Amino acid sequence: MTSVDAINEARGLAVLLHRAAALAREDFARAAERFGIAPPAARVLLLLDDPMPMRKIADRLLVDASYVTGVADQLEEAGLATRGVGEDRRVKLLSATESGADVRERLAVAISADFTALHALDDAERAQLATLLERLVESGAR
Amino acid sequence: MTSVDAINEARGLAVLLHRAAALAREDFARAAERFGIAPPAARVLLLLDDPMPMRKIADRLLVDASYVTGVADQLEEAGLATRGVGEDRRVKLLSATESGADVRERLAVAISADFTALHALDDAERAQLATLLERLVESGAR
DNA sequence: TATTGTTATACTCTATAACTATA
DNA sequence: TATAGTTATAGAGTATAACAATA
Repeated sequence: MTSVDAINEARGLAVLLHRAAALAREDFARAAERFGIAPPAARVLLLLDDPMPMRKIADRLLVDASYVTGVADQLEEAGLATRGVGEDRRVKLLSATESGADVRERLAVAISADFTALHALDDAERAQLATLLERLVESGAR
Repeated sequence: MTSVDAINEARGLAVLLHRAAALAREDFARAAERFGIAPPAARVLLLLDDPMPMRKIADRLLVDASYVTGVADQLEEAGLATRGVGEDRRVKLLSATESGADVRERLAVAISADFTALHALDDAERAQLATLLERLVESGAR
């Protein structure tokens, strides 16, 4: 492979990765919109199988803690989550309300139904894709 | 596969896709920064092997035309590109300057050198990944 | 009338810095 | 002193709407 080929392959893979991720984002946003919530709020809500400290939410989503504050506000305003206090009184636990838990479950179903990758590839291919992406992500995290 | 499994697989693939794309974006941004240009400007510059109408740039990058105006301004201010007029006098052709062409080539090399995916996977795996992503993207574009 | 490009504006996502309360 | 969360603010990336020039 000449260096020009390597450059073109890198460019091609980067573009494909970007497009595939954009499609997944669009699928996600469309599903979230059907429940009247913004994508970031949907991402947080999907984490709330159990009450979770704000700090942990930030770590899980790889975002800054200050950002989670605003998203949690939205979820509270929408009546989908509430903040409680932990034994360590600095910690706030965000939990899904009854209605939030309901939306969370229906949202999860809607997303997997809409998710293009699940329809375009068969079982073996999806597994292969997952394996390759894992390698990429792990190597990127060093 | 139960529906719960399907949901979890979709979630897992979406997360992986997002993480892999984020890594590629970071690689790209880091390389662009070394040349003192913002990622969107770098994306446009990489297109300018030949003079290209603003309209076509927008179509290629899947962004709005109004957005390209601002990016082209940045490239002009940096002395990396210039606007010319086509035979159709509505059309403006953006072309790389001499210095722009130089940066474009070195940027392409830097990106492929930095691109994590090229190091984490071997030839066959990269080809496989490209194939799978193409299927995804095509099916998403309907 | 349709198309190219531009301007002004606004929105979404996200981070940084400074701060409060608690440990 | 260190950690959890919040506030205020700012910046990047991108779109929408209205518009001028040209076709």
